[in-house]
Amino acid sequence: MPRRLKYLNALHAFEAAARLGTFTRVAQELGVTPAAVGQQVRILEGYLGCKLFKRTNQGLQATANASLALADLHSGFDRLEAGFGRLVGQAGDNRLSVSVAPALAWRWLTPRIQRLYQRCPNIDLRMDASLRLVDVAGGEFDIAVRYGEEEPGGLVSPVLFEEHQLPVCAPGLWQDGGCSTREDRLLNLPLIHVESETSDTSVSTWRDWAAPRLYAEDDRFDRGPRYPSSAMALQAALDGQGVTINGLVLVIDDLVEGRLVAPLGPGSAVKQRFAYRLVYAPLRHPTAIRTTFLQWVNAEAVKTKSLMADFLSAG
Amino acid sequence: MPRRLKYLNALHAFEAAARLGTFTRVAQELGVTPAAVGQQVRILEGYLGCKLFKRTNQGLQATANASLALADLHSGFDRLEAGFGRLVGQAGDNRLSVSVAPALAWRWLTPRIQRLYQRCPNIDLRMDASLRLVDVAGGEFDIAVRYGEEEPGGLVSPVLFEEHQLPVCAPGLWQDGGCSTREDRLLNLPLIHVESETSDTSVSTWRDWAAPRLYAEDDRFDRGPRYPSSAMALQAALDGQGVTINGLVLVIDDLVEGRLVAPLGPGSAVKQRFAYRLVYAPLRHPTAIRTTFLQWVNAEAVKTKSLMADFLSAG
DNA sequence: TCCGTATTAAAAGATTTTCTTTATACTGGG
DNA sequence: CCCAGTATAAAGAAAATCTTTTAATACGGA
Repeated sequence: MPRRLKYLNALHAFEAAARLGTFTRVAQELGVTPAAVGQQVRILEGYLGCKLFKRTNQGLQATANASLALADLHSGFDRLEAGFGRLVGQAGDNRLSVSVAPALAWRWLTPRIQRLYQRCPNIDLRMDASLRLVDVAGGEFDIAVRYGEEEPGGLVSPVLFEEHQLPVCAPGLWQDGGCSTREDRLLNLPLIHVESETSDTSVSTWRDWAAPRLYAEDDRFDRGPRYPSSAMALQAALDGQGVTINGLVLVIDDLVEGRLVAPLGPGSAVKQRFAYRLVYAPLRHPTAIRTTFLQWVNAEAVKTKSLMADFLSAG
Repeated sequence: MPRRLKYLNALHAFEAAARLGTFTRVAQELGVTPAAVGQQVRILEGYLGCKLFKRTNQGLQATANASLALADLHSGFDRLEAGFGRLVGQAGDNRLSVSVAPALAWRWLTPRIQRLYQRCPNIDLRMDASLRLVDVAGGEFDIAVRYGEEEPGGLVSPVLFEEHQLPVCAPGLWQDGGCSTREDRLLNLPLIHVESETSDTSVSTWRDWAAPRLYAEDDRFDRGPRYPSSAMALQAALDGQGVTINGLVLVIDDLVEGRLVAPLGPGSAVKQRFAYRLVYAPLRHPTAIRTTFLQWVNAEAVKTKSLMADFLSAG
């Protein structure tokens, strides 16, 4: 019995639309525009000669006829996904080289990487966490996560996170200081500075942070310990040695879980011109492992962005 | 859990290739060229980074990795086919108008139409079995089955059957006639003639048939009953009234099942310039019911063509 | 009530994918 | 040994798909 299955993509769009309720959500899931989804569904409707959805401006309602087919379609695509996953999971070449800014690797990627291994157990990840600017365009690395501006030269570099810098310290350090202002109390704590040997303009100094503020000229900004990297400064802050200016991405988990506090609140976060970007070459035929990694890292980023947005808006 | 399923068509090609064993057979099933199938599979292999088949020049053997995914893929596509069939089966507008040459409708289509209804129970088939040349291009009918030449004017008209004309009669009429030649015995039987009022050049006369033969001038070719259509002539032959020249398509089932015999054997079949053709407009977006009908009629034709080829080659 | 936001619809054009065409190479069987 | 059947490759052609833009409609809140 020959099988002749046309309109596979239209069928997929239809199935997703029935599941998600609006073309817009389907479009997000499929990574296309809502118009494209609508077209696919309408093609299918034209082929069948009948409507599949009752359209409201609030969403979609599958017609009775359509509903009868949905169970099969749902489970069919589920099976397909399982089979596809199995195929991907046992693929031969699962090597992927990724270069990540050290601080992000340590504070953000490492705590999450386990979920990637769960999702893709046989991934052969070659991670490089150094400041070295690896050559992605030349193929030295498949993917880089860099803190900077848009990448030139045939690479794409979508923003993974916007970054904000703000003062943070261990909760034990920030006791109720009576009637003095919060700014004054801050300046009386040890301020942890980052002084990298290479003049790294992407790291904020205390004075950078204070520049737009009235008390920027206070001498006390120069006091406190020096560390050669923001990662070490952050570790020092976690150990209660003082207050550090650090990236919100790097500290958001600590803030949420109470290992750090932001003495001056969310209002003290200064949005940076630079951002964390994924950098990679746009291939016509990306490999499965690359796609899996990019999807995973984006999915994780969505969660973190949500946490950061909550922090910035509420406190 | 968002589902993101790419390469659906490549996956389908892979599944079919594992099922059928060669790209060539997949290509037949999918209605494309073998090269296209190979490309799809290679795209998938490139994405996964590993081979899916061990290629031999005798066919394909799925690799161990690939085999693990096949069960899910098979059942997944089966489900999809079921769901799709359910969708088609309950589609709203299942009207299809088909115009068929009367003789073919009576002798070939009618005995088979039941299988179409089994396959597509709610088809709303409007069949017209008349000699009238309906207007397919203008949309009066969706599909026509005509005996003739290629259709001009924006329509496609693929050949459904080549046609051969040959003398046939009831088996009881053709007794062993001793030592006289078969041609002589034939001419001593009643010859059934077709004389349509409209001068229909597509119907062979006895003299047309005999033209390339030595005995074409025999006076006995004019003897025998006259009928206004080949369908009636055929009915008369079935009733044992005499020998008729008729189309092989129209009598092949009777020959196979012994209701008719071909006195002069398969060598007496004369290939006709005209052929039975499906005539329809090539639409970008054909409807499900139209596609179903065309697939069904082609599938039935394949069987009949096989019978006719057997008859013509062997006897 | 009116406006802002969410939805679907439709058409045109661009892009990307897919398919065909054509030619080549390999392998087993007659 | 050659033939029939298979896969491969690269190019261009064809077709499907997606985006963009514009419009229309309905809902909820101010």
